[in-house]
Amino acid sequence: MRSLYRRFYDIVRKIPRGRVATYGQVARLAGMPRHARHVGYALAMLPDGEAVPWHRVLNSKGEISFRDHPDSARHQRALLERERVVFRGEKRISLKRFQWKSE
DNA sequence: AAACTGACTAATA
DNA sequence: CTATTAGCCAGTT
Repeated sequence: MRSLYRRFYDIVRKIPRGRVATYGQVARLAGMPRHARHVGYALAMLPDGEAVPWHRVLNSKGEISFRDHPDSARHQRALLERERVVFRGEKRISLKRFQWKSE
C-alpha cells in the first residue's frame, strides 16, 4: 500500500548528504520495526523523479543491496561517491563513518 | 487459505 | 573474513 510506503519515504528524505542509513534503521524510525524488507520493496517501486535519496539506504553490512541489477548498483555507488561517501574495496562502505545518526 | 516473493537482519558456524 | 539459516511481514498469486 503506497500510503504505508510514504512513511518510509519521509524518513529517507531526511538522510543528509554524505550520510547513509540502513533498511532496518529506516523501518525503525518510521515506527515500523522488523519491516526492513518493505523499505527495500517501497524504494523499488519508487517512481523516477521522486525527491527521495534512495541511494543513501544500504543494508546492515554497509553494502549496496542489489543482488541482481549490477548496473543499478553501479549507479548507486556513483551517486554516493558524488557525495564523498568512500567505498572500502568493491562494495562496502564504513558504517562507522558514514551512518546517519538520527536525532 | 496457502504458498511464494523480496533493494532485509541477526545469530551462528 | 564468508556462508548458512531462521525469522521477518505486507503484497501477490
